[in-house]
Amino acid sequence: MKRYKKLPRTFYARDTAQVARDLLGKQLVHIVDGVERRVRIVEVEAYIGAHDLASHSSKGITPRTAIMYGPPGFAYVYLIYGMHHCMNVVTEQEGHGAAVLLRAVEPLDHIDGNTRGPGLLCRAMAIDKRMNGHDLLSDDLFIAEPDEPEKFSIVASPRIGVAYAGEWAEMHLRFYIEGNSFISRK
DNA sequence: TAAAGGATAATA
DNA sequence: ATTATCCTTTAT
Repeated sequence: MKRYKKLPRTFYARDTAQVARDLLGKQLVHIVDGVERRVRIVEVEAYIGAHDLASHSSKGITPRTAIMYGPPGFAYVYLIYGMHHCMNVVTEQEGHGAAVLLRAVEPLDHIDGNTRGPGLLCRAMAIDKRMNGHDLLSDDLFIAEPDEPEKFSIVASPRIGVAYAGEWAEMHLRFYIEGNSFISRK
């Protein structure tokens, strides 16, 4: 198996928007049955915390959102619209209720199908709600530094699918790699 | 552009 | 127990 430079817990325990930006270009790895699925993160969204109306955590702590209120560096996976999974990464200190949603990735290894969209990337990565609460410092699902540092520009825009969130829908908390052809929308 | 689909959380 | 809602995708 390849040697990875996993991101430390301290990486996630920072300002959510900052973590979101820093996640771009990183590699998400999911190893299942010896198959090493690997992708490059190209598009993310930040969900700042309980005061962010677009975030699930704005409803307070529920059985579902409890993961978001837990310690950073864990996966928050949920089912949306009854048929698709979305994966988030918990950020900030325990109790804050913030996370970064992975919206699109670029296939690197052992990936079939489309990865441009939260539901599609989870399908391609074989991630479902059984991965909810999974530690991203584990050996089968984690995020690592790329082999070589890359240079790219980051674009910020409003988040997708959160029109119900009032003024929070307008905030530029979606980030993606400029010019990358694997982002979910323009 | 609208339907699908299932879990979740609020209401009762 | 019932209902409204949802960080989307796919097919018409």
